Amino acid sequence: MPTPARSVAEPAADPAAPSAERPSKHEDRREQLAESALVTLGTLGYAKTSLREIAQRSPFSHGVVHYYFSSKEELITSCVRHYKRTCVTRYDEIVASSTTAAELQSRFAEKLAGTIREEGPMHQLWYDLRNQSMFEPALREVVLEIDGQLEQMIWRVVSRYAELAGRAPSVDSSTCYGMLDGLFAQSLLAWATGPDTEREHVLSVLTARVHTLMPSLLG
Amino acid sequence: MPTPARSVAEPAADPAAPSAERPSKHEDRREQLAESALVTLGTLGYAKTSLREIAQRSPFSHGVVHYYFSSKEELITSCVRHYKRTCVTRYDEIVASSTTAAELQSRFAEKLAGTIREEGPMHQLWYDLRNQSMFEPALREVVLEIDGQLEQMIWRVVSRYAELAGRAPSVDSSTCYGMLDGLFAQSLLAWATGPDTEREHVLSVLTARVHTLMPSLLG
DNA sequence: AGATTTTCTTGACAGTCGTCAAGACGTGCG
DNA sequence: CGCACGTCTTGACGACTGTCAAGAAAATCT
Repeated sequence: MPTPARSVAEPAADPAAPSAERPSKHEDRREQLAESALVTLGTLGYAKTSLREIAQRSPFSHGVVHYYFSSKEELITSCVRHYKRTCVTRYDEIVASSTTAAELQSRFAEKLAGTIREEGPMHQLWYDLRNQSMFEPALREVVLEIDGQLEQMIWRVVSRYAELAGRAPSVDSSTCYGMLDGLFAQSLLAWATGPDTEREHVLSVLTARVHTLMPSLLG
Repeated sequence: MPTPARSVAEPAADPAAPSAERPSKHEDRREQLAESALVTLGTLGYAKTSLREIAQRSPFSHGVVHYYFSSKEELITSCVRHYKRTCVTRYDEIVASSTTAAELQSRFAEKLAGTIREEGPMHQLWYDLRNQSMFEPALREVVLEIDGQLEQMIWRVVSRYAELAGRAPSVDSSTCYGMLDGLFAQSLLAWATGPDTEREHVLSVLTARVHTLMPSLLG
């Protein structure tokens, strides 16, 4: 019998590598397809992304998707987890190596803007999926999980910022995340829908706003 | 010749009412369909809403849509403008009739939560469409227009709030909107995806957060 | 009343979607 | 080599989409 798509994603019994050699071919291909899917989703949006489009932007044909994934739903959630792995620690290096509150604030604000510049479509996808989860229960679990991790990521920044400033945060983790995320999403929208000539300006405005907001997060 | 769908929406030359009688039948039906479309869109989301679904939740059959609207795109943008008309002045009565800063703050925070409770799906739709505008240029114009009006609506609240407090706002209009919108969207997400038993709690948390945020908007 | 126009339904079209089955290609084992 | 297995392509299916045309039904006018 052939080896149909696997359900979850653990390196357990892999049909291609009985000797547990390396990142088994299977897992490799899965990630390759997930990568291709991420790019397509980020460009076209969740609503207009078909499996054929995803495959067309990969070295494979449309049928192969169902060889590695049991359904579109599994591919999408696999993608999102793949994306998560690379993104929820984005500011940890800054948190770890900054030595003053001012430095942390500066580098954080700068990186926040930079991540829009360099990974805009990926963030568009994230907000798209987060919204879709309000209509599609299948997405809720993975979305809420990542949302929680993003909140923790922001909280690591803010609490370290407070520590370096010798003060205590004046608002809780969730509120911090809500406000910063609001400003971020607002800038992303302007960045994505505005003219190219305005893009850098939008980012510098975001940086400035983060600079004015952060001090007010301390008690 | 039959009278095919009209393009924009002005009470100009209406084929059904040559004598300019009342909200011409044409306009009535258009609004009726727009209303049905809004409900469907709010329930199913933009991605999964078809013209047949919209018609099925109205007293008409699917073919009638193209009699009143030239395309799906025109129906959608018509809907959104219809929605806008009823929503961008939502807090104006509170702004006009509150006599102290504390009263304005309380009533605003309460209404903010109440509008999720009473029109949750409609807000879900708004965030959905706003996100789609990042992928679909056809939505950008109407989305940016409404977004600007929402910002102004919030600014009317905040600047009146400052005035009543005898102080000046410490942040600009756009930043206010970004932060409050972030908190609002966060609560909406929790409200929409969480269990029914948590809904009221989510709303009271939002109210509390608005109460802590607003004073910090004053200089 | 009949004639005419407006309104609405029905059914079809070309296209796309997720899914799956049948088989071709390639590689490594016995 | 031949055979078996993992991999991938091709082509098809039923369902669904936006769009439109033809005509039935209803309203209006003369």
